[in-house]
Amino acid sequence: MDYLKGLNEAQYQAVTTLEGPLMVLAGAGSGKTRVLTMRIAHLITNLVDPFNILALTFTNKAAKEMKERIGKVVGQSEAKSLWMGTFHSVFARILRSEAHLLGFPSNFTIYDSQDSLNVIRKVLKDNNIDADLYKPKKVQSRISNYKNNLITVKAYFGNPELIENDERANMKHMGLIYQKYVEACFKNGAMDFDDLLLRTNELLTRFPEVLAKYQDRFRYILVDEYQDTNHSQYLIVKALASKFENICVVGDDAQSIYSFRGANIYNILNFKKDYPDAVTVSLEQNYRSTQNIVNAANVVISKNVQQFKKNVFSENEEGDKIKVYRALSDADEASFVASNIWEKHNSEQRKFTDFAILYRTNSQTRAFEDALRRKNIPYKVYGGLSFYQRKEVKDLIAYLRILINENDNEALSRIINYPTRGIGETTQNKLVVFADSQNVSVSSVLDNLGIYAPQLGLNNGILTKLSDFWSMIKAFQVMLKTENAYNVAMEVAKRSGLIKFLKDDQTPEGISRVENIQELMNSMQGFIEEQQQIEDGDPSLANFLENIALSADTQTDKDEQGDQVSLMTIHLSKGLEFPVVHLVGLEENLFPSFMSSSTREELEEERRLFYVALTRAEKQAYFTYAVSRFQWGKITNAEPSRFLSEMDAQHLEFINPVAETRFINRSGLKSNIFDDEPAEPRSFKKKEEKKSIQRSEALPASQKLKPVATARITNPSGASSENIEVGDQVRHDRFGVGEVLFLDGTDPDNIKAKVKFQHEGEKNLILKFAKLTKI
DNA sequence: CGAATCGGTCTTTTT
DNA sequence: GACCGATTCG
Repeated sequence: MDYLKGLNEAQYQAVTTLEGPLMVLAGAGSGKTRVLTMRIAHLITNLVDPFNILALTFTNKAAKEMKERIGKVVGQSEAKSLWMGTFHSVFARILRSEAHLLGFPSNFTIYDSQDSLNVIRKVLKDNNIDADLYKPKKVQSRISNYKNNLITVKAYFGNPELIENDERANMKHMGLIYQKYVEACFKNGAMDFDDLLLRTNELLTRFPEVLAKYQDRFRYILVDEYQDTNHSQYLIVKALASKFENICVVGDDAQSIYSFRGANIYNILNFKKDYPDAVTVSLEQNYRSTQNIVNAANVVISKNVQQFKKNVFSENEEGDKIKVYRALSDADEASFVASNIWEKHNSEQRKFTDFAILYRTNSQTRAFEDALRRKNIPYKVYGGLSFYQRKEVKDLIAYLRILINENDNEALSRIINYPTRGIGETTQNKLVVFADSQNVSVSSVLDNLGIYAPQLGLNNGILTKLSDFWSMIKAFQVMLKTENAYNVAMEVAKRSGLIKFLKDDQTPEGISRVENIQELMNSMQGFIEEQQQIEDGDPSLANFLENIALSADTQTDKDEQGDQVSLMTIHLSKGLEFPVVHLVGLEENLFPSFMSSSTREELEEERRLFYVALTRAEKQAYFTYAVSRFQWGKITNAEPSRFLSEMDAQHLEFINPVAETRFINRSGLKSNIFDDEPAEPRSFKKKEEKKSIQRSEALPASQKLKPVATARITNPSGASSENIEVGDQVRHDRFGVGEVLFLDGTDPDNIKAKVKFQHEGEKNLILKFAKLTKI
């Protein structure tokens, strides 16, 4: 049992406590992955059949890596029958084999957020609901909220409180939209991301024999990143583990950063309540970072109210101070970072892979790409608009999806007239309306075009076009029976006219679109080869589609061999480590995000995000911020992030002196930034509220308490802040002088002002961005 | 029916 | 500045 050597006491306990509920609180850099892999290896060495182990991870990549490491200890063949993956991919697999019970086809399509957004838009249109009042994105997030809290359509209509709540939010049609959306997905034979969890819950609740089957199968359950599980995931784990209670959860409440998609930090905070006999192990020694980095991070995270007491410490060298650079603009910031990397690459012989640039939003990438390219520094951008979400790629995929699931109307409407083949909107509408009136699917109308033709009211020319199109699809389907996925996709790309259509466009964008199609073909080829190499591999088209739907990171591990600087959002960086980290864009309204500064909860999450970012660094960390930034097509001023002023000066070193004066001024000025909030008494109440809510019902976004704000604005120049009131004379950069007619809204980030300008007439402005000056 | 153009809106993070 | 939708013209 060599693998047990070199574990510290806490790690040893976590690895060897095999039976019963166990919670491992793993501070940043405390060897969490090592503990998880060794624990699983230890289970197998102790003769637990790998077949009986279920390990749920946060990304598919993490699962893959861990599986490999376990294989090295217990042998690859043993590791193979382990079930390891994300909640979504593991339960998608289970749902496929049990789909018939729920009335779904086993080849159901998985909708990504773009697909589901399209379905929502269609629902709004079909029901004549104004998309301006019901922003599709907002509708989507509300529906997601329902689903993650197990509020089905039926449950929704049975709960007056929810209905009332939506009415208060001026969204009284939410129930109808929700219902229609669910119906549409069902008709299309499709599940969205949330469905994968919701339907699993449905499966386990409605069919006790199914639950029993999987309870017996998964005798040992491990959940990584437990702090980021949502209510739906929580219930699945609870149900599966309830028979044997061999449940081990690993996580760090200080690193919970996914509440925007329903993650409920109380899952981990209340673990002891769910399992009173649970053993708790705390891993507190950080092996990753220098003392200076660990201590600096501790100072910031200690500002959060909600957390377990922990004492994360490092016995590594003390290390350098964190260097702070104040840039004049986003371009200046990027060029500083690029120069710094270049210099360290030369003077300290560091590889480019040693460096990471971490940012809050994807839109910040561009400036860094430019700067790095100018210096010929190789880099790789992770995440962002995933490759598979590009339009041309999605179009080809839509063709492939239709081959697997003909009822996928979302895919059908994407390609029925793309490339254009004379089947316009009018025709498509007639098809859909007719299919609905006959209570059959669009695909079956197309299947029986001959029979339905007289009733469709379409002329012969159109009918021929339709039947040509559909026989092409049918031919692809036939081909799929004998040929492999790659050959079929190639044929689809050619015969559909897609390639030719794209090749006609010789602009740089057009050429890159063709390249993207080629890249998709390559990745498909790679996938098939990979699947053929592993035993029980599944190189089918259906499996390929499932894989790309559930793993945004498929292309990330591809060219990992290269020596490249890594660029990614902080969210994506969780679980990774780099010798040198540049944390950039440390500005108010960017980080913390302007979307997340209105409640204490939101701010605490941003602070955890900051904590995650800093603790990625092993040796050195750089903070940068810019005083002005090109954003939304214009230049905006910015002030340093409050997180900078929350740090302890002893951990910092200011590179350019101006930064120091600015910083000190500001921290003196703004140390009371929290005192502005109508703070603490309410936080206590809130905690109580949340506890009682989480077990039973949802916490729809609108129900969150908003601070009772006065119409206070912060002038982005940082010079002054002032109150603007109705009746004030104000000046606007572009519109000139005007009078404030009225103010609307309580959320300080979202106060709208109606202003009557002398020359430009009445305008509705968001106070925060309008930069009005009182005169 | 389809291409082109204009205008308005929105941009936090992701399985 | 990117993307969607509506509108207009051929």
